[in-house]
Amino acid sequence: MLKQERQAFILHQVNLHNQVLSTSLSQELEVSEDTIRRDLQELADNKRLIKVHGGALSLSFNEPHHPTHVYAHTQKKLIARKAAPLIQNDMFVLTTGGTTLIELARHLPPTLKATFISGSLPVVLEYTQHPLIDVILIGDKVSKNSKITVGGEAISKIRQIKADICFLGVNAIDAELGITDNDWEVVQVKKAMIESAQKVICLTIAEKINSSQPFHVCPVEDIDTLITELPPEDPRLEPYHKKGIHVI
Amino acid sequence: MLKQERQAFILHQVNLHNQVLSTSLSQELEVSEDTIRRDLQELADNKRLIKVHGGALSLSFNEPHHPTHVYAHTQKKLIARKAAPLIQNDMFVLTTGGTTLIELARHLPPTLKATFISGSLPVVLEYTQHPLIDVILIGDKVSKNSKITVGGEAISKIRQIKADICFLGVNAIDAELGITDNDWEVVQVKKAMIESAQKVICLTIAEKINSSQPFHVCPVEDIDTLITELPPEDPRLEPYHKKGIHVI
DNA sequence: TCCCCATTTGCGGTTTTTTGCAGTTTTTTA
DNA sequence: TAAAAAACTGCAAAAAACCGCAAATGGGGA
Repeated sequence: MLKQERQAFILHQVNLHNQVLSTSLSQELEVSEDTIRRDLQELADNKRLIKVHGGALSLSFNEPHHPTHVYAHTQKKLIARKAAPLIQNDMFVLTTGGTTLIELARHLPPTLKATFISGSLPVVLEYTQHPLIDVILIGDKVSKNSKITVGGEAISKIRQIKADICFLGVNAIDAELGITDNDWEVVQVKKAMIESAQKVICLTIAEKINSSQPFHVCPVEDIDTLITELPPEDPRLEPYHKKGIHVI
Repeated sequence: MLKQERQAFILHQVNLHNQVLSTSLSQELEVSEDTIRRDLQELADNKRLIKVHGGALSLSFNEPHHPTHVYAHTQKKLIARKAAPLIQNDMFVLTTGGTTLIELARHLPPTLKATFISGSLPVVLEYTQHPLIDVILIGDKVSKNSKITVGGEAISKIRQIKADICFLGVNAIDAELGITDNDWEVVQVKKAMIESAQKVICLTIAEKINSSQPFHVCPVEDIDTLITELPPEDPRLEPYHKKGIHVI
């Protein structure tokens, strides 16, 4: 791994989380803490971050508006942290759009080498920051509010793919009604993705559990794993355990 | 294997992944690391990539805040203002990537109703802000350097289109050598776009006039209109007038 | 086809950079 | 105030870069 690549990752992390720990960076990047310290020193010399005991802070650390924004996204960060280890080297991964999926892109270890396929512009843009990941963009008409490609072309392209895993960001899930959505065209794309993947991982914040939307995507039995910010033993997740879904 | 071929491959890799390692290039291309180093040195001398210890980085590796960027902005706004009136209602418009094309998206009247087709993520994202414009995204592998889709899939999709007009952002133009570019894959996409459009409009800042890059896109005769920030009577534009190109 | 010559490439030896480790010092925290 | 964690220092091994030179390659021209 190149030194610049490592430092770019550190900078990305510190700008994203407002702070980083030397210890965790050392583990994620698979280098010694000494190397991390030297990187932080160098970045601090170039005024890209502020080095402190135990790690570093972003330059905008003292600005008031950031921390609250970070707090609002902690749920999605938690989900991303749980989801990241499911992806292994050389996998082909399908992903839908949504802020949770963007968060997942940010939480992947920089050493991961895989191919990601998506129709979501913000998600794909995030993956272009990652050094080792190949990105395939599904083309078609762009849905303006979700910034995702939809339509027959997109669906037929997805059908041609045989992916190892599919990460599904959902708007509503209910143990009986299944996964539902409010955009008919997006639903068609999600259906195709589910069929093209060997395993389906569903990502959602707890707020959306036991809610429903007009258009049906799939029954909950079609998903293999459900990831939320809740601990797996939370009573709200009980129905999904019962259905044999792997809840983490 | 020829040196140019090898360097083209290296350039392709660095544009696609934002970085390359000397060791892996040496293995992939089956030449010594010394040869790779010499190639990288040569490419770095020609400002095609940034050479670092252990490999090389793409030019856009750390380019979020560029100093000359602000100045170029006003020129690009001027170009966008000239280009916008060429688009009429219900047209099908092909566009390449680049900051000039993003600027064009921002300068379109909100009452314009048209269909835009592009493989550039930033450009497409900009068009999603527009209320009446339909956007078609060309899918394929994403080049990390330019954030544009490249490859056979993208080209064959473009060939299926018959557009009214094509806006071509160019890196280098010369009255004799024609339009040239530094990314082989991007060149293939641009060629396809030119062939699929009835009219070709070339957008470029004056700085790029009478410069050239290694890969040939098309002769200047293939373009219908040339738009720069200069007044049409500027002497630098004289050769293009002579060739019968509409210069504005 | 063969030969010549400029260019390109690989290799051995040396220098530089990077990185991890051991020992020591400093900072934090309970 | 003492134990623990982190930082600093110097050093040595490994990796990469550099340098010079000889071999190989390849593209005209006879």
